Amino acid sequence: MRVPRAEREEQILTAAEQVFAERGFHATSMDEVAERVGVTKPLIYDYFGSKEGLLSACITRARTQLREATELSWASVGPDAPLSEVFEAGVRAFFEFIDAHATAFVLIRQEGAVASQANPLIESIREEQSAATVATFRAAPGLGAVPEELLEGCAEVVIGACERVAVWRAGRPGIGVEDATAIVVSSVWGGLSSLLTPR
Amino acid sequence: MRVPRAEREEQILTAAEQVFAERGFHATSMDEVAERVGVTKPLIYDYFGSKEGLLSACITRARTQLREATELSWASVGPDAPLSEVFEAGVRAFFEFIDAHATAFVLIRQEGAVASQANPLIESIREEQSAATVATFRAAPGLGAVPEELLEGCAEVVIGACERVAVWRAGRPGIGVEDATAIVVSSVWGGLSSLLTPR
DNA sequence: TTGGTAACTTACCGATGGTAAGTTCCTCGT
DNA sequence: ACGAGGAACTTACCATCGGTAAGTTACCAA
Repeated sequence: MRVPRAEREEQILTAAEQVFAERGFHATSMDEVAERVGVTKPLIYDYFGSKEGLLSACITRARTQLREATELSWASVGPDAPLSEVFEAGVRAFFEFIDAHATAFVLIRQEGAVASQANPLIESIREEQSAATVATFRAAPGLGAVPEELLEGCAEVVIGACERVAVWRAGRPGIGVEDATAIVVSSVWGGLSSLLTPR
Repeated sequence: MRVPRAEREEQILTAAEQVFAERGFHATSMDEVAERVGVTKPLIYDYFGSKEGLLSACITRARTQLREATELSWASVGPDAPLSEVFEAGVRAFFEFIDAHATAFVLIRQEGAVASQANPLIESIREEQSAATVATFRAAPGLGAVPEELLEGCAEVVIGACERVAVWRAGRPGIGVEDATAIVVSSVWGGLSSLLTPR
């Protein structure tokens, strides 16, 4: 069946996400992805250029979805809520997203394999996420003049903490979303708040 | 020239670390690694089993070196120093190690590519690092009865924060070791200390 | 000397990433 | 209505490279 490009690309990305997540990058064959979609290999190459390009596109989509989920949670908590609440809502949204999109997160963890020498696409999407977090900090009421670099560094700390706790939690079914949220928020919030609102 | 196995393995690991770091896993050919060592491919397969096995071994070595570097710094700060100092020394040692072993860190970031479905070797070495951090927390003077899970979670937060800040810093030459250390310590220490020593 | 084993090579296969050259079908301008 | 053009898609193919089988050479111990 003939299908417009945008739609076909979505189908391919969805299939590739599954195969990459369950087999890993190396063990995934382009023919298998193509077969699942009901298409042949050269079409995928026409649309995504290479195997790494396909993985890049998958990761980009996953990271974008993740960012949108957290931004949505920030919006839902209200524009002038205290920073602590906004912060907690974002962390919780992160873990909820991971629970709901396990394959996407497996993919995100593989980005080291493809971003070896500064893949610009991956790098830019990464920076988008950091920038969104920084913007949230900046929008907080009662925030003094904090240097940009410090703010960026804090955003990286939060994101890094969330990602690593998510990996750790994958092997421990006993740790729920709320537990994970509590661990990140309570370890990071104290230092963060005193940094961001110097008394 | 004929060389005993242990020595050859080290040579191969060193060469592989360089090639993996500069080309990435996919673009690295076993023949190139072999050629750099002055050996042929089947020998590498005899010693490491597969391409992924070789990467696993590289990552294992890199992570072990990293862990040893941080443990050394903990020892050098004295056995009954306050936790804050031990903590800061460990974080600083982490960033110093990354600066001195750039290729090793590029490698560590690629572990997602190979640890897709619970590579036991990688997983165990990861847990060693967490366990070492947990043990350091445990050894702190005046630490109350903190549940094990919380302690583990905190360790993951710290490690995740360090790793991500290291990646972020790679693109920003202006951020020195001390800046990075300050960012991690000040964002995490406040919350951590009040968690670990409930007043 | 010789048996055994550790270190290493030559020669090969098959899978798979990647491509060239089409073919079919829809659309749009005249 | 109809042909040009391009988008969607296929067949058939190549070349590289991960992996292996079967050997060969050097060392060492009895």
